Amino acid sequence: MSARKAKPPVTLKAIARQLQVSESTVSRVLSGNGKKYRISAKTEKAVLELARKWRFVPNPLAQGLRLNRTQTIGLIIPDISNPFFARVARQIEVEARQAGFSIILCDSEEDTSLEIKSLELLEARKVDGFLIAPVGETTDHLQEYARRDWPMVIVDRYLPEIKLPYVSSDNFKGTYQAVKYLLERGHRRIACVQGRTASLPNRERVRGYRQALQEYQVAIDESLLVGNDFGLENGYIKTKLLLRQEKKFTAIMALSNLICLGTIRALTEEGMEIPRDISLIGFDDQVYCEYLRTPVTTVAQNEKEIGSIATKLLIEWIQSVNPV
Amino acid sequence: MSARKAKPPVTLKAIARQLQVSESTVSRVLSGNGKKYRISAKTEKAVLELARKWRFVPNPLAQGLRLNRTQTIGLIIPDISNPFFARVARQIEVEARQAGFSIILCDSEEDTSLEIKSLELLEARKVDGFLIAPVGETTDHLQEYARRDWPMVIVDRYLPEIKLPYVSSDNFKGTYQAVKYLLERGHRRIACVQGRTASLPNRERVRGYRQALQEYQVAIDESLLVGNDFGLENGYIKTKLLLRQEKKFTAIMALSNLICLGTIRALTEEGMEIPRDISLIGFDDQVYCEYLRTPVTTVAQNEKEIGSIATKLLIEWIQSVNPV
DNA sequence: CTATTTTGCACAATCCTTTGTGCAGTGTCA
DNA sequence: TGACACTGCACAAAGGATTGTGCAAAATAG
Repeated sequence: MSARKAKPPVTLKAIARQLQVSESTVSRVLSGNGKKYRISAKTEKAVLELARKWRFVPNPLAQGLRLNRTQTIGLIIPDISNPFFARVARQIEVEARQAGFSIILCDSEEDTSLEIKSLELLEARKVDGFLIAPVGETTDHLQEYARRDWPMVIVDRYLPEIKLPYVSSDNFKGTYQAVKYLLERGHRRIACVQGRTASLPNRERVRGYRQALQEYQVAIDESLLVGNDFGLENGYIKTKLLLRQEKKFTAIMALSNLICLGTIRALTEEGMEIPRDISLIGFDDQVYCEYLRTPVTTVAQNEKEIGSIATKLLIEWIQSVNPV
Repeated sequence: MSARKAKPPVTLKAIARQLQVSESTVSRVLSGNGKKYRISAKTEKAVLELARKWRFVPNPLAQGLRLNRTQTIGLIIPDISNPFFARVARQIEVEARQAGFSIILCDSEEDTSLEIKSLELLEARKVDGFLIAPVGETTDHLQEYARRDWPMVIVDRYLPEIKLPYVSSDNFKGTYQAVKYLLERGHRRIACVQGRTASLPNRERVRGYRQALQEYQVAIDESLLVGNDFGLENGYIKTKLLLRQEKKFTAIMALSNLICLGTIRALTEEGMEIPRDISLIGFDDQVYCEYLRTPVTTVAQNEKEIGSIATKLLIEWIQSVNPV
């Protein structure tokens, strides 16, 4: 069938046989331990040359089996088609590749049970560690892996009860500055549509919102702080409800990119124009913002940096546990 | 260090020892070949129960080594942060997972040399097959893999000289209908900013453009057919140049989502409003379109379907080469 | 010229699973 | 009772790389 079966694979054994030496010798030379094991310069040269000529690449399955290390990272993302996560994922892939690691991608589809299955799958596949942006409904499964000392770094969303390294942008500062910007422009009644209330990023963003208002001596009207999900639906529905209540407001702070889109949709449907009738600030940097009907202001998150830092942290951890 | 090292792993051997049977017996039972090898019901039951109790999961490294099959697919994408590819990738992951395959993700960064490196890396990692959206500059490396009978399915971009299965939306029909739509609304001078001219999707899209114009007896002005890249830059620059030349036009057909964004930027900078001053139709479905300052019409590509079909094709191929 | 050290490498076990072969023990039939 | 079949499983090799140990031969010392 496949031509791959036809010609015998280039293995240590093949090289050893050809050169009339043992596999161990070949292995030691190729892993750079030639001198350490007193392989003669002549043998070393021969091995190196033949390996090059035959384009020898060690079989990672065999290596993994033997070394209990696969140079593989499991990446679990709630939705890779979310531009924010896609950009984070890209940087993770680039960074990991440069360090000699590959990425196995799992999309948890914003579903905790799939997140758990992904963890199990990746564990079974012997990944060296996890990068995960948790769905965030429950955390028992993450705690469990943390307890078992798996190298794992949390990205973006976080739940404070877990003791794991965590990388995201400065959520507090983001909303803090955004709301301050609105206040400076005279807004005093600023609504806020938030994401999953239990998540740390959301909590931090809300904290920034409160802090800014406080500094401007604006009493916080809890009826203007609504929402409980990072999705578009939440932004849409909560904005509709906000508009239907008696309390008035002149600006909206949307705590995610999707919420922001939902809010825009709702405002548009209600015939309100941004920023003529109302001001809107979103969260998460996106290419598209500048092309929006209204140039919506957005709090930038640096996905590249998030991805890069998270990956470096994880790889350092992996390598400290199981040195090369 | 790691707690994982502490407790011994659950292996066939461990189960065999506990039950005082041989590893082969355990293996046969667990792979469902109990009867075939005349394992007694009693033994079978005992094995099954202990495996369940101990949550035995076979080591995929050992399996891969033995079976020469890893249940892994290599996915190579020019830019995972491009929403179109991100959505395709998501569906691929979902579909592959359901068939028991995992995805190793490689981002070629729109760079052919990285694409080649990714192929080599994935081959070394013993993936069972490739899903690739090629950069498309050169194709020798792809030809090479095709020649070696690697299961490989091309997604989105394609170069006709390679004989490989190819999945994308109906590019011809997409622009054909879009341009017809413009013609029906009275446009006669329709510019077109195309993507990489060598790629099949682009050729098909251009063919649709020409066909529609022909059917309306509109002579094709080649100076209105510009561009050579799918990126934003190309859309931006070529639109600027179009606006600076003497030939006038009333509509632009942008042959990718990024080109479309670049075009919008250029038009905006030149103070032109869509659709007051000019009409614009883009390519690729995106959530954001409806939120754009101008509701730009877009030719939809069904990423879910593309991802799904490509994955199914590949897995069928893999399984026909190396049946389970 | 013998005793000791050093050189240069081979052997074999190990990681874990799969699978072809083979061998005791029990049962069947003539 | 002896030939034969069948039952139920064990043994061992294979797949590829790594690594501790050990053993000859060569080099050096005395």
